[in-house]
Amino acid sequence: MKKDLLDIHDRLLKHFGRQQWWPAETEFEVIVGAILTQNANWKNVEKAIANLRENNLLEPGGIHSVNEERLKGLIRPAGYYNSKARKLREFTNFLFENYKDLSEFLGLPQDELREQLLSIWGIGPETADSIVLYAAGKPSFVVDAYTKRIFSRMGLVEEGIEYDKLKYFFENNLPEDVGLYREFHALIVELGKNYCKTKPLCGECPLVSLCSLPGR
DNA sequence: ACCCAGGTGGCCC
DNA sequence: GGGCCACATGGG
Repeated sequence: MKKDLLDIHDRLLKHFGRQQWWPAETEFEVIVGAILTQNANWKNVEKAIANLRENNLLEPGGIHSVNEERLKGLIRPAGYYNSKARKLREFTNFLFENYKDLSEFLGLPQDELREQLLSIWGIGPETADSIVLYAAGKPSFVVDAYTKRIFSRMGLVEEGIEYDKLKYFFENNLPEDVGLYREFHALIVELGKNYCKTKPLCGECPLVSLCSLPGR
């Protein structure tokens, strides 16, 4: 199985090339992006992040002190702006109530960091793992809707598998490597966007020969 | 006019 | 524990 997952990773890498995720300049920008991209198109998130950058708000203190209505207006293109404004604020509130700064927080041991993140309102397992992997640089595999769809369609895991189970399926069958986890997740998203959609485009998919989609 | 996008929390049974 | 639902914008 270890070989199977690495083989899948290698095929995707060959087909799509290096993705170099996460697309952000700072750790805090990763966190903001991870929250804003919840069930949203990344293009829209980029607009919201550009708005925050132009207003010098891409730092914890900025989000913490900016007027709420102004924040909502700036992140509006990312959708769900009412709840996402609250989520951003819940994060910075938590940060400043419990830690000196972002580096101290991200420096926590991996399991403790993940647990702390999950205790914050608005941060679920995928957002937490994205932050642990791409902001803190610790080996926590990120699972998203594409991952679930692709690997259940391939017949490697049961349909409707729980988040943590799928996460540990990857972590137990891959070498523990931050670079590998980062690239693999990004490649899975790329595959999902291009081929493994609700209506699959199997003919062109780089994984067709491995897939057990019904009718194939 | 639909359908979808790098989820999460709330509420019900 | 599982099954719905609201949340909202912009692009195909």
